[in-house]
This record gives sequence, C-alpha cells and structure tokens, in this order.
Amino acid sequence: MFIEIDFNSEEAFYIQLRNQIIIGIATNQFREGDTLPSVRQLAENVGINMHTVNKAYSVLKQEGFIRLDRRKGAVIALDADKLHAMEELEENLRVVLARAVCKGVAEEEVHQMVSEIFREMC
Amino acid sequence: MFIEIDFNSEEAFYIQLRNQIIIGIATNQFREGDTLPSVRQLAENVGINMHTVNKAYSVLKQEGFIRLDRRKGAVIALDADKLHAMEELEENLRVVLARAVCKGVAEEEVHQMVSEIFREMC
Amino acid sequence: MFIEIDFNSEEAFYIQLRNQIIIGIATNQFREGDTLPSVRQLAENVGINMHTVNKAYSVLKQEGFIRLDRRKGAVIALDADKLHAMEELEENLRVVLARAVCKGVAEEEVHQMVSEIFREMC
Amino acid sequence: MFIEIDFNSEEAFYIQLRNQIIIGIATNQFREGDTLPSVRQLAENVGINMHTVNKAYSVLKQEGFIRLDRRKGAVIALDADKLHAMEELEENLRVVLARAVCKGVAEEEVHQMVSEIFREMC
DNA sequence: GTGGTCTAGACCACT
DNA sequence: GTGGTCTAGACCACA
Repeated sequence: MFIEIDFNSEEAFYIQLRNQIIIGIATNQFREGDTLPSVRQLAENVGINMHTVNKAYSVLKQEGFIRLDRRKGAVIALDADKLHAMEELEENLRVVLARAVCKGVAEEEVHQMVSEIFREMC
Repeated sequence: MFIEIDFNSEEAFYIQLRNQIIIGIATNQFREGDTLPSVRQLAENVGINMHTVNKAYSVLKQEGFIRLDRRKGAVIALDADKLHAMEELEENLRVVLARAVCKGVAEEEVHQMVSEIFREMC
Repeated sequence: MFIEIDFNSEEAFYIQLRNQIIIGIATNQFREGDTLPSVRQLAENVGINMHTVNKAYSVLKQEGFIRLDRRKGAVIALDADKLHAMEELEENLRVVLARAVCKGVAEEEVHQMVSEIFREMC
Repeated sequence: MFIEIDFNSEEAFYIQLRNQIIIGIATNQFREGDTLPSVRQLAENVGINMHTVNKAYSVLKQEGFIRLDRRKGAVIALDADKLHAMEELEENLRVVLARAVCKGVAEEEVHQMVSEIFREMC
C-alpha cells in the first residue's frame, strides 16, 4: 500500500499517517493480523523522522486499531468497541455535515456520497 | 444559543468555538444576516481569552461562514462555494467513515445517522 | 513538594517522575485541582529534559491521575475507576508479595508494613 | 506449572518470565532444589527466543532465586537476605499502594487482598 | 510563556 | 535489527 505525506498540508504528519493507515484498513489493503512496516523503514520510505512514525503508531494503538507485539512490531488488531465508535462517528458527522449543510449540500447528496465511499471500502 | 467550551478537550478552543457556531448556523439558531456576539462579550461568557474568540471568527470568515463588518461585528454570511464544500465533505467523510467501518459500523447505520442529523438541522 | 531524580537508578526518568508524583498525591502533598509545574519549569528544577517531563505527564494523564487543561496545564484529577485500580493492585501485589515470601517475609510483617505506609498517606 | 507469555504486554518477556517463576516458587509449585526446564525447552514451550529465557534465568540468579548448575541447569536456591527483601518490599509497596490510594482503595481492602494472596501462596 | 510538533542523534534493552 | 529512552534545539499554535 502507498502511504504518502503531504508536506504542505496543515495536518500534522502523524495525523496524516494515522488517517491513511485507517483508510488502508477500511479498504482492506491492510487486514487484521497484518504487520505494519517498522518505524524506521516507514520513516525512510515516506521521508519523515522515525519518532513521528512512532507517534502515529502510538495513537493508532491507543485508538484501538493496532497492537504492538514485541516480536512482530505493529500488528493490525481492531478492538471492536462499536458503541464508542458510534458515539465518535456521530460527533464527527455532526460537525462535518453542518459545514456541508451551510454551503447548500442536500441530504440526498450526502447519502450518495456515503454509498460511494462504502463501495470503495468493504 | 449555548456555546460551551470543554477545557479538557484535545481540540483547541478556537476550533471548538468554530464548530459550535457552524452547527448553530446549520441548525438555524443563527441565520444569514444575524450578528454574532462581540468578541469581548463571547470571550467573557464562555470564559476564554478575547484573542481566542478573535481567532475563531477569523477562521470562520476565511472559510466563508461570516463576514466581519466594522459596525455590526461578525455577521453570518455564507459563501455558497458548493463545489469546494463537496470536495471538503468527501475528504472528511472518507476519514470519518473509515474509522467507523474499521470498528464494525454498517453502511445502513451510517445512513440512518445521517438522516437523523439532517432532521435536527434544516 | 520535592521531586528528585536518581540518575543512577535503573528506572527510566519518566517512571521515577510518575511514581513520585503519584506518591505526592497519595500523601496529600498534591491535592485534587492543584496544578503541577509546567514541563519546562519542572525539567529545569530536576535537571532533565523537557520532553522527558512531558512523557511523564502523558502517562499520568493516560493512567487517570491528571488532566491536561489548555489554560492551567497539568491539573491533578483522579478518575475513580476503582474496579480497574483493584485489579491492577492485585496483579502488582501478587508479584511484589511473591518476591517477599520467597525471601522469608511473613504475612504479619507485610500487614504491619501496609499499615505503616497507610499512616504516612491519608 | 504453566508459564505463559503475553506477547502484547508492555512488560518485557524476560520480566514476565521472571515474575511467573517467582510466583511459582512462592506458591510452592517450584521448591528449593527443584530444577527449572532447560533454556531451550522453556523457550520452545512458551514460544520465545532462547536468549530471552537465558536473560530471565540470569536475573533470577542475580536476584537470589536460583543458582545455575553446570550439570543440572537452573536450580531453585533462595538466598534468604531478608533484610534486603524487606527494603525492596517497602519500596515496591509504597508505589503500588500510592496508586491504589489515589483511586480510592481503602486500607482494609488492601489488608484483605494481602491475606487472600497469602492464602494462595504458602 | 505554554505545550505540541518535528527533527536528529545517541545509547541501550530486547528479540 | 527493533523499539524505548533520553537529550537537544527549533518552530509554531495557542492562550
């Protein structure tokens, strides 16, 4: 899977990294049990510092997307705390949709977009 | 409208402020042409620094939700750059939905949640 | 309160720092709502790097001893997840007592030591 | 006796191994003079590297729980340096109890837990 | 002035 | 060779 950092983005590198890995999992490019590259290796590949990758991995662990195995490194492992995920989703959606609504996006358009994104995933 | 800051949140105060105001607009608590409270007044009400409110207003202006009028202060004024809004929405949704999908949330559940949020707005 | 780092200890600086702060809370030298020194200030006082103090604070937050307030910095705030605390305690005690038992320490001696330590605290 | 490694634990494998063996001794599953499995065998059983088992045994020796015999391998042999054990115990207890006290555990509960653990041992 | 982020380099513990 | 720890210095966002 390709992971790329946008060096001009506002978003912190470790957040970009985190998001791309999560999208990678959602699109089945990474599967439960797969191993992520070592911090050093990924850092070199994308051209950022080892410690920044480390931070991304720590966050992913804390958010329940990976676990850190001393032998294998970072392994995809989803804690299925769906209740918490639903709450988080709702809070996120509320903000994201509010922005869109203000700019005139219609409910139907959102539903279409959701369907489209789901087609890419799964 | 109630605006409240979570002082322990990870999110910067000015981002919390911005988000709540945008939700306020989407839920019609603020309408096109309405005036937001003065920087000083809002700062005092929610218990944060004037500079922070100022920053929130600047961001809102830059993102096309308000205009700053010398006499009236901050006035709700939506630039309806829908194309840009759609692109932004898609990018945001992609990350937000990926997180949910990983934790086992189903497409149907997302559609329901979207509908529910739209019911609260409009 | 005095916080001191033993530069010859096996234990990581940030763990020493964490432990001393926890003991400080247990002995009422820090009370709920008190503010810890800023990372820079504490780092200078004890003679270690700012980032190391930061790490200690992060761990304390994650373990539910402090919360990070953007205005006030690190504030003593105990999440009273007693159930989890009891489990953790039992696991810790099991190891600590096993070591003592092997070396001939008697149950009565442990009870006395526990009582003594509780007298220092509270 | 069952020895099991938690590959996702924060704790180093050799520390986990050491702790479990010490608990094994305290609970009389290993007795003075008994022989521990060979490094190679134990490594294979629990699924870790020989070097790691070796390290655990070295630490156990250094801490006075076993001696390493050329012919018999690792033999349970407790140096009863009780004074040192008491000091170590106190230091450990101070931290462990402080954590518990902060989360609202009462002295009485600790005494009960100590008694319970002692019942399992001996 | 504060913490957050990023980089960088070094050493060590662990596997 | 891997991650963990520590140090250090720089810049920025935030309050």
